[in-house]
Amino acid sequence: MAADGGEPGTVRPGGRTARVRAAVLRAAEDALIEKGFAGLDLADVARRAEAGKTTVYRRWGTVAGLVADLLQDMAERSVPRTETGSLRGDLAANARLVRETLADPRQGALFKALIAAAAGEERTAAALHRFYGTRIAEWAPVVERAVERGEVPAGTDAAEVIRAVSAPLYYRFLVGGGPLDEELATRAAEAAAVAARAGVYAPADTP
Amino acid sequence: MAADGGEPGTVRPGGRTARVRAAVLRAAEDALIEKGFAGLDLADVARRAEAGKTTVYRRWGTVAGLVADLLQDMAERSVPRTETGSLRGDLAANARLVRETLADPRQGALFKALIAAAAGEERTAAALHRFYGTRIAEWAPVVERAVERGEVPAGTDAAEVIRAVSAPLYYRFLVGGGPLDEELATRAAEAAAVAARAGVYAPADTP
DNA sequence: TCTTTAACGGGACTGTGGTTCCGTTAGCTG
DNA sequence: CAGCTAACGGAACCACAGTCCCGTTAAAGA
Repeated sequence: MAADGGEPGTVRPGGRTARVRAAVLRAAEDALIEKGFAGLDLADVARRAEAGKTTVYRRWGTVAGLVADLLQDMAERSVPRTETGSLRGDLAANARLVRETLADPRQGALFKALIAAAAGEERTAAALHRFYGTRIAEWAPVVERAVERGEVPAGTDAAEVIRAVSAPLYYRFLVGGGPLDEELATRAAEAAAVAARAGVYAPADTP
Repeated sequence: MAADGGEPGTVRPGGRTARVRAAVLRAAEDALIEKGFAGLDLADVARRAEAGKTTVYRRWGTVAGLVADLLQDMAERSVPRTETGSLRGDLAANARLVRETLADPRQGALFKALIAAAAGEERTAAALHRFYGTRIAEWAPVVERAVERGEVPAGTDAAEVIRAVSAPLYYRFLVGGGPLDEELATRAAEAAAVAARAGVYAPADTP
């Protein structure tokens, strides 16, 4: 009788509940990849996950809720980061990683669907921002190292430099169109490195 | 009996047909702004446009088709471009324009919806790419002038420089989250200018 | 101005995504 | 390991987006 406080799945999160959650998130991923965000219906997700339609609606309610949960799950899976000796090399490695992710048919389709979902729902957008926050934070240290080495000015906004590498790739991916080729990736890394060295991402730029 | 070849609206495009098209596109814009791409239904658009539901379904068929038509219509409305004396100034002006567009509640919501729509439909994506192709082409001359003035190396990819200005703004708008403030805009313009001057957007970079 | 027929639009119809009801299964606690 | 009940899941139900039918309106061309 004590108020359990909230959502289903919070009181008995183990065993079956966890299994169903994993199956549904996996199914949602597949469905998003195949049909895209617009073509997603929760009944189809339930079928793929071999779960009851009711269960999916009760636990996640809407497509937005399901996608938000999927994003949180994805954020927890960390991707290893390489480290070369120079800022340029590190940024190039990051650009290559991002390019490969977006160019991959499955991953690319998934990210497109996730971003489309976030464009329409504030809650999903927040989850997406958190996801990218963690991803960016994982790479920020390469810029901080560069600051320590004296390659770029002190006070440089590390996260912003990493974002500057991704930006042209996402721009072409979502907005401009055209192939996500390696040239674009190396160019993005170089542009970010050059700008960072010039102090564009440091606060007081005036000499 | 002669085969008219195609879509409704092509044989008698004047008068009523044109009026209905304009009203429907306007209504679609409003609906996209208010409800977003996911929440769009053609019956609602028809109601807003005071047109028959049948008409909308017959002429545009799907949400994707309607959005594609809207994008073509938008591409035809040209936006004036200012011109300062320096590349940095011109890019800053462009960045300011893009920032204001995306930060504006109505325009921003519209673009978000359009991009979300394009993420899920190849045909809509093609229309979106055409739209941005014209927008970018309108600004490319400022880079070409800079080449003539010797500010940036010959062979610099003008369109790519313009895209480099927009990229960080769109990245934050769609992916990363956070305020679309003026600092971001000026930073984007400066980074692009610095990189362009360094020859990042010119083919053979080796000295 | 008159004729032809393209295009519009009201209203009935249908398929399916989403909701509700209620019986069944299996986590958690003692 | 037994009882309590959270959480699952099948099936009937419902609302509404999208389709179809057919009469009405008004472009285009003579």
